[in-house]
Order: sequence, then C-alpha cells, then structure tokens
Amino acid sequence: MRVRFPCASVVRPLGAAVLSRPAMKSGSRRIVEVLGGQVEVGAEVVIEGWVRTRRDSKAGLSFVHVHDGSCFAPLQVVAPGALANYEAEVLRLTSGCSVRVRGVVVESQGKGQALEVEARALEVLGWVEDPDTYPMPQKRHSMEHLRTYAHLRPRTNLIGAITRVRHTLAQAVHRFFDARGFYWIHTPIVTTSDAEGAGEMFRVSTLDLANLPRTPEGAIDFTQDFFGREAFLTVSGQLNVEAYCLAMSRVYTFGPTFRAENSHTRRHLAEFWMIEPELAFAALDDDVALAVDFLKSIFGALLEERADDLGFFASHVDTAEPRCIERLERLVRADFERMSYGDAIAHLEKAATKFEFPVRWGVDLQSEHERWLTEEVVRGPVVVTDYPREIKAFYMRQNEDGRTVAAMDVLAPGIGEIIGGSQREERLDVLDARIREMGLDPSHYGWYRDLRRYGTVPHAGFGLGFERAIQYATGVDNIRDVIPFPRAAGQAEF
RNA sequence: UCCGGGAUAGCUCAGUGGUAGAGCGAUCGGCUGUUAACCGAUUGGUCGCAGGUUCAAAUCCUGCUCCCGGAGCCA
Repeated sequence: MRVRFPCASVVRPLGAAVLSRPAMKSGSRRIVEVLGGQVEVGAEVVIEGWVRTRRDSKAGLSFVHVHDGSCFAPLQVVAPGALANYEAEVLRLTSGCSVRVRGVVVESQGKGQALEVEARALEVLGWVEDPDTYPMPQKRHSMEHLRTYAHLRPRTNLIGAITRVRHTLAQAVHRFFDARGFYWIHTPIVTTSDAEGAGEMFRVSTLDLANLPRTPEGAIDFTQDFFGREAFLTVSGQLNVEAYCLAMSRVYTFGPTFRAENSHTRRHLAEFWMIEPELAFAALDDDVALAVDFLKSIFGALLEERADDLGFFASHVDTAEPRCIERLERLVRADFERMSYGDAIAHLEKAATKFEFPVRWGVDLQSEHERWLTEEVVRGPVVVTDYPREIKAFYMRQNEDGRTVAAMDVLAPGIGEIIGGSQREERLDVLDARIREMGLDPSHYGWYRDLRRYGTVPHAGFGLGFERAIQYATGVDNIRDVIPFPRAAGQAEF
C-alpha cells in the first residue's frame, strides 16, 4: 500500500474537540482552533508546529503549510516578503523545520482552505540539517519505509491520523465503560501464574544468565530469582480481573499484553493492548449484547469525532469495500448477525470453495473459514457462539449439551477474530473436572478456584485486541502501523 | 517455525554475463495567491554481507543477515 504523504488539498470537517487554552502559554493556539473557527478573523495568534510544504510566489510571498498534530488539515501560513528574515530564513524552509509563527487570522484568497494566517513574524526553532537525506520529505512513502523511521513517521499525514484515531478510540472505550458503571482495574503486567494458557510468555528475571543458580537436582533455582519464583509478562488480565468482577460486579482491563509467539503476520504483535471487560450476574447473551453495544459505541464516537481523519483513510488508505466510513456507519446501525458454531460449520460445508483445511464439526475455524463467513456469507461482522469444548479454554462454561461451551467470537472482514469471549465456568466441581481433563493440576489454580468457593456467581467477559479494532476502523493493513513503536519477533528498535 | 517473494541513488523501482538507468525527492534558476503546483537544469550508487564460477558478475552458484506477503499460533 502506498500513501500519499503531502498534505491533502481539501480541508476536511474538523473534529468536535473543543480545546481550552493551555495555561502556560501566552496566546499560543493549536491549529484545530484556528481552522475550526474558534479564533475570530482579524485576531492575532501564535502558532507552533512543523513545516510540511513551502511554495514561493514571485509576487514576493511564500505559502508555508504547518502541522501541529491537532487535526488532519494543515494551516496555511502566508509569509510576506517584507518579513525581516524572509530572504535569509523563510526561503530556506524545508519539510520538517519547526517554526513559531505570530500572525493574523484572515480569510483565504486561495482555494483549498477557508482561513489562513498572515505572518507578522516567523521564527525558525529548528532546521532540518540535510534536506536531501531527511527521511520524511514531501513525497509518497511506502509503509515499510515509514516503519524504519518510527521516530519520524508521526510527522506524516498517515501516522498522525492513526495517532488521533487511536487516542479517540481509547477515550471512547473508557467513556463507554464509565457510563455503564464499569471500573477500570489495573491488572498486573508481571505474573507468576503459569495458568493463563494463552500462548508463549516472556520470562521476567534478574538472574545472571551466564551464571544460573541450580537446585541440587540441577534445575534452575528460581527461588533465588527476584520474585522468588518464575515470573512472566502477562498474556491476559482476565483471570485477575475476574477476582475484581466478583466484588465490583462490572470491571474491565485496558493495558499492554505480551505474547512471545514467533508470529510473522500483519495481524500480530509481541506487545499489544487489550481490553477485557468482565460482567457479573451475566450469561453469554449478556456478553454478546455488551460486545455489540461496545463496538457500536466506540466506532460511533470515532465517526463523530474524527471525521477528518476517517475521510483520509477512506480516500487514500482503505482498499476494502465498503470503505471505512461506510463500513463503520453500517456497523453502528446494523443488527449483528449471530450464528452458532454448528451453523457456521454447516455454512462452510455448503461453500462452493474448496478450503485448504477441510471443515467438519469439531475443528477450529481457520483464517480462510473466518474470511468466508465474514466476506461471503454475512458480508460484515458476525458473532459465532457455542464452540466445541475441546478447542476452547478451561475456564469457559460448559453447555447443557455436554459437548460445547458458552463461547463467542466476533469476526470481522479483513481482520478475523476481533473479539473473543465467553461465559465463565462458575461451578467449582465442573471447573475442577475440566482442569483435570486438560491434564492440568487444580492446585495451581488456588486463588482462581477460591472465586468459585466463596460466593460464586455466573459471569462473562470478552477480550478485544485494541490494535485490531484500529485496523478495522481505518483499513490500515499492517498492525505494526497502528501502534507507535511496534514490538514483534526480531523487532524492538526505538 | 513452515512456504513464497525481495534487498540497485534520500525514496519507489527498471536493469538476466560486456562502461549503472528512470520517476519522485533534494539543490539552483524560471513562472505563478500558491496548494499532488508547473517548466528547465544540476545532484545523486561499495548494486544487503561473505565466499565462489568466469577474460568479465547488479545479473550465475553457495552461505548468512534483514525486509515483505501467506500459513500456523492468536488478539
């Protein structure tokens, strides 16, 4: 995918954010305030930002487009030749220079912007030392190139837009839960539980790798390690948040999560952010309803608050049909399709396509199957429920049929599983039997079993990969481009 | 981890054994209330690294490193 780097010529509708003036600055305004009409025409303002483009007119003035991150559109600064430093500095401005501009807000004589700032003074705060090798000049860049300059890529239209979308979605997540009485639980990053069972874990240790302490039997002696036992980075906050759920009733986590899988795909990171609500006195249907309500709410907020950035994704980035704005609008309005795993298998068995992995009841859905369901059968997101117990985690609640569990996945076109959740097994005897059945030892699940021993209640929850939600919302192909500094197998620069 | 593709100018790429190319960028000039600006000129290379074959290697062979896509794992 190629993305055009230079500023778009069309001013998009601005976000709804109303910015208050920062207390520590005198008269300095963010560009979104000026372009959003929050500053009167004729008023003097100070603008601080980075030059994106400069065009000179031999009428003796220059047009300098400046970004400060506050919105998608640039501010056009008109720099008259009468400026004291016009010849010496303004005519030497290149993409990437940082500037402070004092000027007057005026109606633009040109097309492409309604308002602009006529400079009375333009101060260069920082030059670009060699414009020929500046990695972010005004031209098209490949995503791969941007990725190798993770520290400079936020200066591009694309990464700037992603950054604002990511922020807006994060805020919408917290607002959604807060409005419904959910408490944000800061579950631990470091875990000593080897029971999370959601993939390979990163070890956390202060032991000297070159000189490991040994037990008499020759094993590594973790009692001498920092925590007195083996420790890892969390792969899920779910088990911990269940404890708070069975006291606070409605809780959620929103934090970093780590998987040491050696994955090389556009959908995987070693460090990513996950959102995991947990709802007490609830069954699977409540969980599905919460998930659907959640997706509609956060994407609805995004449509309202970041129309400028979404317009850019729809016109320059997204290649799926329908493009992101229409896709999100449909999702916000639509009733979500829902089907059981059994029905999904039936659909797949009827499919005209021959799958690489043959379909039969009992197999887990492969990427190709999820794609068929979302892109061909439903043509949109779909909730699949009641999976075979053999392919799901030990904590999921067993259904009456004895062969399925109360699990649900929300599948989205182009992304695959965007949400995975379940009703949890609240019956201690059933949970213990399940743990043993999977060859695990109930004694390792002490505190988790306590939750079933003392005042257990039906409860349910789900997990949502935050970056995948951003991918879905923007149409950005590679997950490494929707997180500021991606960490993946073999990649932790910056 | 497996399968496939790739690494040549600041960027994106062409170049299948015989003197290293284009577009974009950058620089300079022309033109213009400009806005993917336009026109002209200039600049720009240890062809990923290490070996090998050959009179001759960006090109063929071997190994390595890294990147991209897909699969698995999963969110």
